[in-house]
Amino acid sequence: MYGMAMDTRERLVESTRALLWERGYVGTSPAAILDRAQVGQGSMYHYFRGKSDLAQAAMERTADEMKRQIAADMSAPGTAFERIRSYLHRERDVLKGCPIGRMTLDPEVYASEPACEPLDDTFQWLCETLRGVLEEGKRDGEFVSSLPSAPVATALAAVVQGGYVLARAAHDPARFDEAVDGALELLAGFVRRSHD
Amino acid sequence: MYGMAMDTRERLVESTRALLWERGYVGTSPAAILDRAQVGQGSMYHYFRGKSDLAQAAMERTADEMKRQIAADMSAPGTAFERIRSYLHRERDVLKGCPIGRMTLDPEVYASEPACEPLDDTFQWLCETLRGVLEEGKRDGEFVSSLPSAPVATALAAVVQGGYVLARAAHDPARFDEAVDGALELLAGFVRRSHD
DNA sequence: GTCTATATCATGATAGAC
DNA sequence: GTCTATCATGATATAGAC
Repeated sequence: MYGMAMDTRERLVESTRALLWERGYVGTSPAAILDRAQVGQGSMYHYFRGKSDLAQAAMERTADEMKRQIAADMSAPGTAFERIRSYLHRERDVLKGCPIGRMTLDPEVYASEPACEPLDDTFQWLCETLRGVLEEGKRDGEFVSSLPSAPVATALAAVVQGGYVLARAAHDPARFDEAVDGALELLAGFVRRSHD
Repeated sequence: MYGMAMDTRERLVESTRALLWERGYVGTSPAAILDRAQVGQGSMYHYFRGKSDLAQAAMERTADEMKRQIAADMSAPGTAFERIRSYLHRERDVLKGCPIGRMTLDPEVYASEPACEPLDDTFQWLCETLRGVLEEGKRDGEFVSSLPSAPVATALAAVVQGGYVLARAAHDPARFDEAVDGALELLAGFVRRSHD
């Protein structure tokens, strides 16, 4: 499989993923997709019903890939706190923003039930995963038992999404890191002084 | 002034503000602006040089209004923690998202130096304001002195922006409230047990 | 399967009448 | 100042050749 040249359909999906990330749905034209994929117009309408159908396939793949990435970050060895830090501080192309999060702001995506499904699913899954790690930490005596894992998990997911926004406003990835550091400092307040 | 009918220029700016909020810059056409403002095409090009010039005026006004709103939230009576909660839990049209934050994701806005200026300015100002309130709380003995106010201020600003994203993904404003509650619970860990 | 017309409509801006 | 043509361009989809 590896090293195999991408076939036409594949190039269309990858081209669309890149453009949706950069420009969103309303900002991406079929012509730009075809140009980037080096594919003629006919091919797109052969494999897909149109722009929205192609975008759906692209978003579903992006959602799947993001879940894989998060799972990898969070299943690294180490304490619960370290695993969460590992996710929050993973190397990112911060100024490009989140390929999933940015789609939620697109008016046409927001209005489409099937288009929102992978986005909602990804964030539900992320929050649930973070909550699981926090719960593990509580069970292992790493975090104090009063840590409210569900809202804190949601807050952590929000800090990542909001960190992208602050960084883009300033054209400075350091704003993302600062937000994440602030969240980790707050979370560190719930780490037990001494494990038994 | 009050009760005065909006003049043409004013209607154009307000119409643009509403549409930028709903659809972003690339998703908003001059025709839609004119239609909503009930204004003819000629008027727009009389008062403004074009779409981008009008959008600039609209974003600057939105930024100004947001800063006024935040200042009002955060200068309410009460402890530092209460003032921060008052900002975070202010009544919002959560599913519409943040009119400033959403613009940062727009590719054309992001690429334009003057367009980004009011966005960057607003978030800088917000983080600085939050940091000031946290510092006050430390000075008054409300927060423990180890609270790192700058990164925590950035994290709080990020939670708000990210809360909008999570809420829109789920079409459920409760996700915003959950994120904000998580952040407040974390912050509460830094409130001194007993003030002197 | 992939390509090149082609059709239709929207976009963003201009010109010129009133 | 405001309006209604008008224009060049691009967006989205279809048709039909190869």
